[in-house]
Amino acid sequence: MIKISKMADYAVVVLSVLARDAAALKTACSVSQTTRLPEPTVAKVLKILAREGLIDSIRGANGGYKLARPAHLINVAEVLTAIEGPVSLTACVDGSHETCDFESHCPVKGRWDDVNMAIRVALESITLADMLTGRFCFKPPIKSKETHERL
Amino acid sequence: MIKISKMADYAVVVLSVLARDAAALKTACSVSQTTRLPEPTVAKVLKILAREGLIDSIRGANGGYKLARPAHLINVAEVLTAIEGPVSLTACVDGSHETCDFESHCPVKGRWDDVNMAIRVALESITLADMLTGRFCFKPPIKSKETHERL
DNA sequence: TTTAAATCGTACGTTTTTAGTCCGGATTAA
DNA sequence: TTAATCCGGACTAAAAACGTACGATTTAAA
Repeated sequence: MIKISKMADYAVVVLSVLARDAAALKTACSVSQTTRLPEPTVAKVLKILAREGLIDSIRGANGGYKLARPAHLINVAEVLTAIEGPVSLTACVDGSHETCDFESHCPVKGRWDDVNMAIRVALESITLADMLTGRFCFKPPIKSKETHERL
Repeated sequence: MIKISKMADYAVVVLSVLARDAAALKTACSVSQTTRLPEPTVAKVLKILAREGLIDSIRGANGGYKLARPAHLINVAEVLTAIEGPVSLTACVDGSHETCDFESHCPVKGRWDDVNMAIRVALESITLADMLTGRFCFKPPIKSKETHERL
């Protein structure tokens, strides 16, 4: 359940490559070679990340990309948001302007907001630097303790 | 980012209807009428939930469905898992048997496990009863405090 | 000034996933 | 026996994701 798109996956990989030397400019071509991902795809991801402000782009010959901020100041939620748009599990989420045809009879109207919040907080707590070092150790929130099944 | 499928959305709605009277048997038809969702779709969702053990089904005339457990013992993670399969944000996640073509050059290999765990814990902490009452109030885990952007 | 190396924006075609429907079979109460 | 239900799977259509391509723009260097 709850898969992210390949593009978002690629984005994290690409950012990780840039994070290895935060000062260096890297071209789409070189990132493609490092990651073995197809160059047009890498280029597309880099363009989006630049537009969204996660990386800086320098145009022209000897141009390239670099992180806009240190890796520990970029969190996973931002990366996913940049690629896939803002968090919203369902159309009914508060702030979304999509209308739900069944809203007037929906018994859980508005409740997804809490679920979204939970996921958002979880994703915000993990930085790009965490992804690189593997130092991240999740501290579970206080939970109801009543349910654990398989999964 | 991170959308759930409409089916999963419907599942929560359908379960919520069943939760209003945990003892009563309700047919696919009646749930359809209550929710105003198309009957074939509701039937499909109910079948899946029954197969996955979240609800009990009684066949034959006067049959129907009811919750297998009280609403406060069913969490959102279970519902999503029932409909969409186990949590795995990417193909590279530990335990997944999907192979990643780029694994040998992937700088974040295995790191998604932590992200998955974070989301899973968040979803497990929210029960069906929480969705109904709106009493759920998320307690954010200890976070790095360094990053909050828009979103 | 010219050339080449890059990014930028967008659009296109294919593939994959999701959504929704339908139908024949099995089960059970009346 | 009949009618009301669930069961399982197959099928079609619609939507989203994926990957690629192309022309335009920018800039360093020859």
